[in-house]
Amino acid sequence: MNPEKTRKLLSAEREALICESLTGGVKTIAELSSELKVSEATVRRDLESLENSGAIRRVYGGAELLRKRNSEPLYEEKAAIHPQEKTTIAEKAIQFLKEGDTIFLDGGSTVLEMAKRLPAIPNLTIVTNSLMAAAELMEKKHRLILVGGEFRSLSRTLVGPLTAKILENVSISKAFLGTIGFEPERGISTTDPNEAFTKELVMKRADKVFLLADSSKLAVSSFVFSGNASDIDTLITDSGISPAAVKLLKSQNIEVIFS
Amino acid sequence: MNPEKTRKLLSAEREALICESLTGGVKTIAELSSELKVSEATVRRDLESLENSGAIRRVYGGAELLRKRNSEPLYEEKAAIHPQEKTTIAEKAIQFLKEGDTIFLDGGSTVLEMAKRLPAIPNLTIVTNSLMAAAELMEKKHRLILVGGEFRSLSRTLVGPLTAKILENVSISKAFLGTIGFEPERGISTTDPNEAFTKELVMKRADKVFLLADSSKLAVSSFVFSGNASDIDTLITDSGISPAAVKLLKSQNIEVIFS
DNA sequence: AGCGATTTTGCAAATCTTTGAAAGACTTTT
DNA sequence: AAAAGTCTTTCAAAGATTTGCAAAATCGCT
Repeated sequence: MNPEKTRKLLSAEREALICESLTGGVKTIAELSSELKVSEATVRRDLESLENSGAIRRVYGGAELLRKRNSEPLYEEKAAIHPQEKTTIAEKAIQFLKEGDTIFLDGGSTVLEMAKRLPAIPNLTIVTNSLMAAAELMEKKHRLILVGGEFRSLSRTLVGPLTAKILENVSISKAFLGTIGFEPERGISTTDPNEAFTKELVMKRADKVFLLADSSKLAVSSFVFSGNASDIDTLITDSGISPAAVKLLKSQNIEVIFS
Repeated sequence: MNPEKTRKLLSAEREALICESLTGGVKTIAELSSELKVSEATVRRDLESLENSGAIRRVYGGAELLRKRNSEPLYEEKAAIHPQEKTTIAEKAIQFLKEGDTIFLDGGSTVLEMAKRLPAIPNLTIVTNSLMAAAELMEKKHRLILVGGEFRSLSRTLVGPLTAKILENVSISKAFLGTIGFEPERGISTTDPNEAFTKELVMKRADKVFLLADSSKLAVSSFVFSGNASDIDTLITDSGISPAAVKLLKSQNIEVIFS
């Protein structure tokens, strides 16, 4: 895997190699010990350290990588996935904005495209939990409110129960949400429970909920669901969505708009 | 890697070379020592200096690069006015941090320096209203909570009554505040009433309040005052402050620490 | 330039960490 | 319930770090 024959490895290096080696699945202590050419005692100590830094989980006889279930790509990678669809969806969504609206902008790269293109609509108040969107909007002259909360680095959003403290005190006319997965039957789903909590709260508080999701998100589902499909008023998507799905959505009173 | 055969390197040059050399991953002290042709003791001292300027992390036996110079910064930084004083004040302030603390970081360039240098103290929770600080801390692995509220673009902080919603729900052991002006008689003052509101609230909620202010801030006063001087427990400043001011502060039970 | 003061550097002794091995406690399997 | 394997604890040795000190380099001042 990695020669590094020359010198002894530092514990930091060993830990990195262990994580790398664990991507192939579970490994026993004996396997790791012979891969790294250190004693089993040392492997155990490394695993203990990795475990309480949250990277892995120890199982009897070995260890497994933790953050692997339905793993969410890193922030930079995500933006690159369907850039064309994301842009056209964002442009379509902007057409729904009206003077005097108080809108909520969620995290995710599709909604971020929206923030980047936000035109100079008079008297617009923007509420967001996305630090990326906030960075885009900073220089513009709209009124900008961030909901507080716990920072989640993977999505660069503020999530969790603390977000309720502010969301409960503002009134939102239109919310624009992104998602990891969306099933017409069960609604939107995410990897993180705190993120799901905040999305659900926003859906409850907003007069009108727009979901921005390119067709690759359809029929994908992740770990935690937020509310259910009927909490969404309008889905803005691209033409890759199946006619059957459209029919199912319309039967639930969800408007489908194509970019 | 780099010849530079002619003369001895200055420590600043060595430190730059160390960082460059570390981009390839972890390095041992012995490797760095032979690369730079200096003794291991010197390498250790350089690493110590680099570590508490926040650039690298020392691991037993060597060091690794901490913040890989990744994508362009989320927020552009304004040039600081007294960078040297601010840095040393920030470094002094960091020494007050303990394992398990929940700290508040205010806006302003001095406190921002603190955020940049924040070491890997276990179990540290950071609450902040500064988007600049949040951007710095994003990549690190501390628990990070943003108070929500209205965004004030001049200071890039979240301010106003909405900040109370979250501040009232967290308990802060140590708060580190910046300010525009500070008078020993009347306390800290700012240009914006919303900003003043938030500072005042933080001072009420924190167990211990540290004010980080270089001596140019002393005896300057701005528009709105937050609380009064006695709300501050400790002032961290530079040696430019007058002995009379120190005496006045001590008479109000405010500890004065020099960077 | 010259001289003293300050800082930086390298070395070595003392201290602290990490490592591997072995004994005993605990889990899983038969 | 016994056997086999795995985990935790303990200890000594090897290696790394810190600290104190003296030599060298640098700086500041006349």
